Amino acid sequence: MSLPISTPLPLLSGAPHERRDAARNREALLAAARELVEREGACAVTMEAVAAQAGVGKGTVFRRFESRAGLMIALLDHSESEWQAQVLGGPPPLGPGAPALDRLLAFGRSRIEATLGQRELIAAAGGRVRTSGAFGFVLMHVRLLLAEIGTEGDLPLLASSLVAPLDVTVLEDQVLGQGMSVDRVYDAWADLTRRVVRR
Amino acid sequence: MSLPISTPLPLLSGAPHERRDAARNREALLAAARELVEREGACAVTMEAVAAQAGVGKGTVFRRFESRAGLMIALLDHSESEWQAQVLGGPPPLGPGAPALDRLLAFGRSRIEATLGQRELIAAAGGRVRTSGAFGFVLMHVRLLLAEIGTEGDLPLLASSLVAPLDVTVLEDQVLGQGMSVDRVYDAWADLTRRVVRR
DNA sequence: AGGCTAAACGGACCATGGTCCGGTTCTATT
DNA sequence: AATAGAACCGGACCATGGTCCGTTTAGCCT
Repeated sequence: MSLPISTPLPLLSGAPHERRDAARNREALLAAARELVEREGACAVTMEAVAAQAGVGKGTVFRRFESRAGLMIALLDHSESEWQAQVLGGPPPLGPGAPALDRLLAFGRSRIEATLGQRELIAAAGGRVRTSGAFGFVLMHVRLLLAEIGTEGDLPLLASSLVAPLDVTVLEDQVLGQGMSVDRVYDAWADLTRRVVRR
Repeated sequence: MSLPISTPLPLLSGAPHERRDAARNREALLAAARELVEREGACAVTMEAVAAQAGVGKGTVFRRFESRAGLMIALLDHSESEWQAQVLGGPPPLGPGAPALDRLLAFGRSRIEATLGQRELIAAAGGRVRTSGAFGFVLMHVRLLLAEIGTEGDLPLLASSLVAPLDVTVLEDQVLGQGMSVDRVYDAWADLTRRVVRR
């Protein structure tokens, strides 16, 4: 029952010990998927195609990413991290340093654009986005900004209500389906937000 | 170029001439699906199972309902119509006769409950609900109420923003996932709504 | 009634997400 | 270096949504 002192603590490393070949395959698969997505669009990203392109078996894809939705989320991870970095440490008004309301409005604009920009992947990820860390971050961010503004009420749910209209399905319907302009959608969201935070 | 005077106008009959066997099969399929859904839950409603239960070929199910989502929407049609009737002609405050704000709040409560009550079917219908007539009705109703209240702004989008947080995926996550009570979710929505309409 | 045509039918067939398990390979331990 | 066993791999296999097309049938017209 002795603790081997040489074992490095997991610290914050995401994967709690992934074998080297496994890690290599993960990278190969991500690269393959990225290539497929840019060459033929997200809907061409079939699990078998990714496996073939990466030169591994289909089972491996599933072991690494659990499901198609999981793979999509992994693909989104990069851009999502970048976006989070902008929010957390980028220039105002999206990043810190601006008044909270300005940050909130900038957040909305940025989210609309980011979501529409990646709509294929996000849609392909389906409902699973909700359980992804990225989504939690968004919710938390809005909630904190609302608190900073001094908004009263059930902040978690209020935040959720502000985020809900930014869902891919909603935006796709409005912009692609109904032909509304992004500006108009954003203006309406900003209006909504101002009404919500107005004291 | 003579108009045959004996041809009855289509009037408002939904199906523009469905053959009798086709109509019979549609009913049989709906009945089969309903039985399956109540006996084993919505996820047991597989297209082949429905076909078998109704005693027809699989192709028929697809010809009648286009897709699994279409079948689900057809299954929802009944309860949806009933709900619309309540809104259009039922007792206040959900139905006409109450102040518009009261009607709006009653709408929210009712929608939350209806949605959660049918969550399995709605979820199984997927994004297709958005294009169903029922969804359009909801949007229109909220929009009209907002107008009646005298709310200013981009009413179509404001309505959409109020409806978005009532989406199945959102409600499921909050109530089932996070364990929030329906009352709490409703209170937050009512709060949101009051802020939006507040002049 | 008989015949003609558009519509409906059925079920084989395909594509794809997801599961499983026997065999292989990495890595820690001695 | 040898060893043990956990982790990983591949690809056959399954389930199910969706398509297709040769065959059947309802409904109309003469």
